Amino acid sequence: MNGKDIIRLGLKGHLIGLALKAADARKGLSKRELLDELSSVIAHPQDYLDQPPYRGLAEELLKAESQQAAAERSRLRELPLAYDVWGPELIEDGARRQMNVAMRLPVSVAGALMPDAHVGYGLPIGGVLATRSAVIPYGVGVDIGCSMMLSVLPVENLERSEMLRLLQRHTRFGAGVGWEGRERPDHDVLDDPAWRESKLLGYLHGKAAQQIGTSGSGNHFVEFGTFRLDEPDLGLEAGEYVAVLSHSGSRGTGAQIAGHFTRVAERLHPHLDPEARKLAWLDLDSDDGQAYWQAMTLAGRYALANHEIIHARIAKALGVRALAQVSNSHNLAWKAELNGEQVVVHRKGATPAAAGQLGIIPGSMADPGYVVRGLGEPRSLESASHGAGRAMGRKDAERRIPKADMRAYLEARGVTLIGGGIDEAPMAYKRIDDVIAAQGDLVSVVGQFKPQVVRMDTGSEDI
DNA sequence: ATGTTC
Repeated sequence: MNGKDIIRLGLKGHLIGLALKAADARKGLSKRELLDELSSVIAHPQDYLDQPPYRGLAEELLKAESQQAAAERSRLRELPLAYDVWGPELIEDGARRQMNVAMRLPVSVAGALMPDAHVGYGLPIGGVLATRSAVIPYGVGVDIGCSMMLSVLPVENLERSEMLRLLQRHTRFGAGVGWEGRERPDHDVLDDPAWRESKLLGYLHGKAAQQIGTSGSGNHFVEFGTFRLDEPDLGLEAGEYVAVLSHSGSRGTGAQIAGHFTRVAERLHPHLDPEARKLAWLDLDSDDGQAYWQAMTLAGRYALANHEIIHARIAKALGVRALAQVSNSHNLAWKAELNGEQVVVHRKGATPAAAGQLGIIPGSMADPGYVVRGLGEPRSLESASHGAGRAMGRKDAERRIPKADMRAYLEARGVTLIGGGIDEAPMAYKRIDDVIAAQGDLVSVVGQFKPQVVRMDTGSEDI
């Protein structure tokens, strides 16, 4: 009995040494008997776990088997599943490549790419992905529940200086920022029992309470502008109205949930192709999958509560109630039925657009945004773009866009800006009208919002 | 998008 005999049995690596050691302990047997016994151990290792000479080998064989099975479950398809792309001429190759990787995941069943698509972590921004009994934390993104809200207000001739004052007084921007002391608002979402149902959420409740009603940073904004309805809709007559539009998310709370569960998912898929590492998923039926789903849906409600507080503060300061309100989440996963099967639809920077469903697609700080109604297109998994989409990265924008050009762009459109930075310059975004035109089969336009006074976080480069 | 990681 030697190493070659063992290798002929199909064993590799450290298993060879373990088999030789076991064979040594059974040296009373003939070579034939020994080979038969080893073959039996290899075929049925679970039967040898309590037989001392073979125990170590049997354990290692079982471990190798389960690792191989795990690798098999993580193996990417050779080719991506087919998916539709809206406005392909508007989409950079990197976003296509990311979507192709997503469509090779063994859990993927369908997908689509929206015309505002650009590169993100894991799934591209503007990516829609349906999976079977799995949820991908980075298929939702860092800012879980990131969303839009529009309030149409019964006010006329609101002075620009008053808009400016209201935004200064009733919104808060910046990383880590919260309302202080007696200014801190309250909201039912903070009493949601889900906060007590996991250690992570219990820990995050304090941060959520501290930051509620704030706007954060990046592309988030609160703005006053005019909302134009060409036809009666939303319970309103056709006409031009004063409106408030906000883009906000789940702040630090959602970011920490996303970070935590992405790490859990990555640990659970050590064999996943490095290309798809950021697309690691959680089985929906597992404890981790259930915990993520619960935390994600809570973060979604929390994000909408942030908008509600922002809009309520402004309406209260004006002494009015909104005439109409529209809102939608564009970073979230939903359970849905696809071809008679239960699936999870991830929208990472995509507006839900079921037939008749209202949504908001903003342009940029100085370009119009649109209230839209979904057309229920199945090929887009009932989705549309979530905005114009970035045409250049933040660093690129800082290098390439002269401040004077941005100031001129704002001035030409009559937009007053509080905060903001070159990285959020309108020229760093795709043309919203091209993006809207590219999805005429996904949504119909209900009304147009034109920004007048915009507040954002201070960018890395002041303008 | 968040803010130095329960």
